[in-house]
Amino acid sequence: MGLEADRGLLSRTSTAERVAGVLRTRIAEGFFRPGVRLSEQDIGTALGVSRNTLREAFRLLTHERLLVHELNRGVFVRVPSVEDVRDIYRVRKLVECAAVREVTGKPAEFAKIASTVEDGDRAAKQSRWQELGTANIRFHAEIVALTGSARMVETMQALTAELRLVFHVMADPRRFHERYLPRNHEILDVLATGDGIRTAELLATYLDDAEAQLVEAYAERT
Amino acid sequence: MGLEADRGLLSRTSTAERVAGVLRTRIAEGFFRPGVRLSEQDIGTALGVSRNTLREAFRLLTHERLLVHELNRGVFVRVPSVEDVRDIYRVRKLVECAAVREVTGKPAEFAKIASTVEDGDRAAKQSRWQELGTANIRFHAEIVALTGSARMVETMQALTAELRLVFHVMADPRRFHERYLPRNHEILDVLATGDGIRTAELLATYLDDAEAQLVEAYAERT
DNA sequence: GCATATTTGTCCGTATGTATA
DNA sequence: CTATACATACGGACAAATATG
Repeated sequence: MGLEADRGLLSRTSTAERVAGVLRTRIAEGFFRPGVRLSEQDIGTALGVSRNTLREAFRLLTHERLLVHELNRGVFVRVPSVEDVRDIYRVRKLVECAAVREVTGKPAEFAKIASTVEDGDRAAKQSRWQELGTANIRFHAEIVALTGSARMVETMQALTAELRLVFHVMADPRRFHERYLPRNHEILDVLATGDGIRTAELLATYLDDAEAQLVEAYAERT
Repeated sequence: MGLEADRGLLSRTSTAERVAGVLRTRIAEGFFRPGVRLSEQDIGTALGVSRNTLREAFRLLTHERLLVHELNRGVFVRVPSVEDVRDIYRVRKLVECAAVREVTGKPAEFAKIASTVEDGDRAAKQSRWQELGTANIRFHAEIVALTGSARMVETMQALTAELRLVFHVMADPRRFHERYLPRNHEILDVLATGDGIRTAELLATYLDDAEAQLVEAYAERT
């Protein structure tokens, strides 16, 4: 449902890819929560696609680590483990810190990041916590974009989608995102001075703190 | 062909995954060269699997960038562009340099890397250039493993598979790999002293040189 | 432990759309 | 422009595995 609209002749993507897109957003926004099974039958009829097509979509999302495929049991929305959280932050720290360390002063890029930080401010002021979360995520995505590598950006996008699963396991976006707002400002300021080394240090402790907070919250939950 | 053997009841992976594995190695070893089209019909009958299953395998490999999927035209073995080569090396430089920079002295890891370098020496002495190439690739994989991140290792593995496509576009493994042997030794030596910064610098110029050589060879070929 | 119902895994036939000779 | 070949997508079928009572 909501697929037929895109069904026009101008659609250049395959149905499987479109189905994957729908499921991806459903998962990202927490409609399909971590751990639930995605029935081929149910979703197939709900979206009006055949089982074969749906399975192709499942494969795509499985490869993105959003679903897990248990043989002869079906696909489930992934439930990231604590070790997954640690691994995700290991990657983030390595990539994001390296990205800012060798930064070459590109004013246009900085302006874009600055506006993202401001978006976060505005969202926080209006108590729109969901929005604050996405602004925060975009902040980090733009840091990755400083590398100038399309592959790096894509890889980290997938990692972020995974991270969203972690957030959904424990919810409460305010508690998690609000405290990082002032630090976003600080990092951006130092970055703008061109001191990559110092920025990298700030980012490292930032990410260490975030990881510790998530790991702790995770331990409580289970 | 070669699939029936694994067809037993004890196989815990799906057929699609096994098919993907077969195709992956076929592509890696250059049996399917960059640019050729992979017919659903032909390969399906050759491997004795249905088109549905084969399409699932294609999706997997497309997501790994080994195949490109042109809508209603079929799948082709990817032909990486020069820009792809640049992007691949941007990622390698960022990740590998970061990996060695913060290295904590783990003797066991160093020993493993050392033996890989020696494997390369031996292969070169015996003029086994293909082997030299894989030893070289493993050398870098082990550097990435120093990060301790499963995701990072997996991501870089996929990147290496892509890089193999680049090699197949222009072949001649000797010319490309031989010259880096002494530098592998040098890097390993400095790494063992614990000087991560200096190792990172060496690796950076190493990778810059390799990239330049590939880009140049690419320009000639087309 | 067993029998049954459900769901997945795999394959096939076919209608439609798209690209190309 | 027509014809051919092929990919796309659907629906149905059956075996195999799993879950449920």
